[in-house]
Amino acid sequence: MELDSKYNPSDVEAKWYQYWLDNKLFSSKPDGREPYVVVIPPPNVTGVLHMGHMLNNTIQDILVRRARMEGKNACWVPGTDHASIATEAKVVNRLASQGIKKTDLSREEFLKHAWDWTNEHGGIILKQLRKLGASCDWDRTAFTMDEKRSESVLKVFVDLYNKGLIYRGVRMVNWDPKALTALSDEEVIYKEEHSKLYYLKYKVVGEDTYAIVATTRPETIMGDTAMCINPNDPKNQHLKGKRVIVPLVNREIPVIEDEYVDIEFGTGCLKVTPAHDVNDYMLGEKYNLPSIDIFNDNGTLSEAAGMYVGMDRFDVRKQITKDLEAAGLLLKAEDYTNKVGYSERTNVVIEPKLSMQWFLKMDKLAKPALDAVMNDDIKFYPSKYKNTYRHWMENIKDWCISRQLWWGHRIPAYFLPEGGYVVAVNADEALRLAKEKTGNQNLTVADLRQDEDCLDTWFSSWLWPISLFEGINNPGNEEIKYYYPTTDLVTGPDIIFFWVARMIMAGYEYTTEKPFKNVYFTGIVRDKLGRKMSKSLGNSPDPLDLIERFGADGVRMGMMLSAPAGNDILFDEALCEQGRNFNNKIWNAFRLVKGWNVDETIAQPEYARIAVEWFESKFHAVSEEVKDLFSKYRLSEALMVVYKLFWDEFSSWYLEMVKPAYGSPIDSKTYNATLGFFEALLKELHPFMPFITEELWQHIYDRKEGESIMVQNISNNFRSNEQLVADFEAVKEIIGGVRTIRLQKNIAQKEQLELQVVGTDKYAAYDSVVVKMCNLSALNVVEAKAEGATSFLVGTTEYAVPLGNLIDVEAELAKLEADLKYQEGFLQSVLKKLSNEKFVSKAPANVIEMERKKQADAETKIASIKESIAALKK
RNA sequence: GGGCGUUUAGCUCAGCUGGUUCAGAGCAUCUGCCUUACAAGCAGAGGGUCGGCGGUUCGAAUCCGUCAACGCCCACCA
Repeated sequence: MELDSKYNPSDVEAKWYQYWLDNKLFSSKPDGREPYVVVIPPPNVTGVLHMGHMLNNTIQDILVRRARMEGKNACWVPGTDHASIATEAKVVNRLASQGIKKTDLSREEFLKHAWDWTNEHGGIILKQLRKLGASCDWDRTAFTMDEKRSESVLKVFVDLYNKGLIYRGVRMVNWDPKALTALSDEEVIYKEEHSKLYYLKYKVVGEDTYAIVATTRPETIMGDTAMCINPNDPKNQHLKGKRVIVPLVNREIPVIEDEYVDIEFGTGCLKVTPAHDVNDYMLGEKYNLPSIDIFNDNGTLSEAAGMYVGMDRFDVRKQITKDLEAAGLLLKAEDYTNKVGYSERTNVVIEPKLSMQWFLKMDKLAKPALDAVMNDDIKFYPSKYKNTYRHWMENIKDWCISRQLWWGHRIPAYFLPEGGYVVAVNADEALRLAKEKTGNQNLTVADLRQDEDCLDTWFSSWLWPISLFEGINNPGNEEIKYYYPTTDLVTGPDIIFFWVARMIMAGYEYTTEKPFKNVYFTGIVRDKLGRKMSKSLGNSPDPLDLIERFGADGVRMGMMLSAPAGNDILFDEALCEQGRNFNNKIWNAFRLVKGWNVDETIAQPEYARIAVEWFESKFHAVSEEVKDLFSKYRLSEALMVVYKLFWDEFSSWYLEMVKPAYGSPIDSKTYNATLGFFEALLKELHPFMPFITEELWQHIYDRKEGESIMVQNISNNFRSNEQLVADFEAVKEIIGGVRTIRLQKNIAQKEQLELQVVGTDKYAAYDSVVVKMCNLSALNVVEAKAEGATSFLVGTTEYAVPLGNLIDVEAELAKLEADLKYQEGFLQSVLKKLSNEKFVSKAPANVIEMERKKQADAETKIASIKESIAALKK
């Protein structure tokens, strides 16, 4: 087989992915093995792959592939989310571009468009995941709005309603004036904003004075129904019991008193607008104030405002400021910084609005979910997110689950002609309940009117780990029993409340068990300057383009090189380059090994025997380390450890040691051992770099059709010789010492050298390796090194290379003097410690022992250096 | 305003219960090399008062206090 000197991923990747699919290697069915289960955080059905997905799914694939190779029954379930509000917004936009308004369509017509859009764009992202190498069990692909998942959602809604946990009521909610729907608290993002604080003059009735109110929202004065002061505020005592006139509006409102008002803020006078502010709403409730809703749903002023009707709220702010000023009712406007809530989806300013919505009571659901995380029954990686989680769970508020949208699960509540409603999974059941409730046996389905609203997207995704295995539709079925609880969840900390916390709650409520054992929180992918990736900055690379340029393995590795759990990753294409280079390194190592001619008749040289035994031990140690790192989810470290094992230990040391001279054959024992190592290395690498490892694994030996590295067991039975591994570090130092001399003296590798060991050759057992690696003519143990030799120390042993007249006495002396100075300084510091009575009396024996050894070593070295100096000076 | 976290080499980060795995890794840099696997490479080298200050200790990157900078989460001050 002729192999190019550069690895070309595109030739390889598509081929093996198809091979894995053809051989059903991703598929999982319950069996006797230990299950390992990951459910994908379902991306938006019409979304496209971005760097965040790339990172998240690379991590999942690494975990899944590793588990599979550890002999577990690995099952990674893919799917997509209907993303109610996001998708509906996209459909609305698309219709708008065709000149169609949503309001012109019936619900059914709109949903048809939405489904068309979904079918057209849906699942593109899952196709893209295949390019990454994701080993999902595609036969299990689910959708939050498919039949089974929908059925689960409705059942759960009905159940929670029957348990009294779901209620309907008028509350102050976060209203999105663009999407025209209520949102949950979590969907509101508060951003700091530079705005103005306006000081408005409210005339006191019957007096010629004004009360001054400071507000950021002058456009809401039409909704004012009171002014509030703090009863303990000395400067506003004169306002008690008075009435004031709302500027421009000329409506009288009472002055009320409540300690809620901050005396220090502004003038201590607060305007109360119960319909448009959460706090004002509470005051309104408390003091029975009327509530005037001055806004339409889209954020324009309503008839109730009486002024500026039909104008947008922000235009009104500008206009009313001018009008107030013109009327002399605006005292001043100060610069002011405050936090303003924005819709997570549409990025418009949220309007607090009173409206009829459905809510889920959370406090009871939260209890077991909180405990599970706090006592590590569910583990968070990194654990710092436990704090965040606890804080939220302890202060949890009821969840507003209804949305004034069409794309989603329609709320299964049916209103009765004579008022009231029933909640049921379907219309027939609703009718039965309705008859029961009203006693009216003449009712028909047509008499029932289903609630127009649909459910928050997260009301389906919070069931995901259960509903994927039909644990709600068909509790106790074989799959849910086998696969649940799932093992690892990999997601971003930004959806810890939206999703993670709620899944845990649903888990305990619907299976009495946790939904997963471990949660791995990824960081945010940023650019190398630390900025968030965004379309407007243009700093977000297209993952598929990266894959094209560096190969999927290269990009996966690039992502993982700097992605410790929970830390943001600063993505730099240079990392992908490093990944690609590593692919090439593996590729070329393979070319070398496969290019060797094997001669069965020759014996294994001593150096090769040592090299094989050493690498076996080294591999053993590293594979243990990798196992440990995986158990701690320290994946980037695990990758780095394997990377170094391959590049430094295997390629730079092992292969160089066993490599036969050019044109010479290799003995079969070494050759076979090398192939074995190669295979073992590929297995360690496979979870990180699935494609190249499959390609090479297939070529190491002749494989049968259907075989794959994917399903090999990663464990090895390499023996470990720890002494050998330790000794070898010294051997490397000796070799390094000789290399340095060659470099400094400009001696070519071809030119043979003599190496002298002064005194005893502690590492005599490895002489054959040193001779081969250093291209020595001889390795002699001597009493004193030759004249004209340059030397170096490994431990306390001196190694010398005779150089004859090549030696530069001056330079050699300078080097030795510097060494001497360093060693003497070091000795001083050790002696100082040892002469410190407190140290000797208080430090543990082993520490003192170590210091004494340091002292002895330093003294030996100093003596040896002094000898060399004396010899040189002669 | 409350809470959490970070600060170690030019960059990205390891450093668990204080002491030879204590000052580390990868990348980048510099110096030699087109040495018959790989220049997407090989061999070598340099580089840090471990954010500042104070404390505990025989001994501190590591523990405590404090200050500073940055980041994230939560919160109804209009």
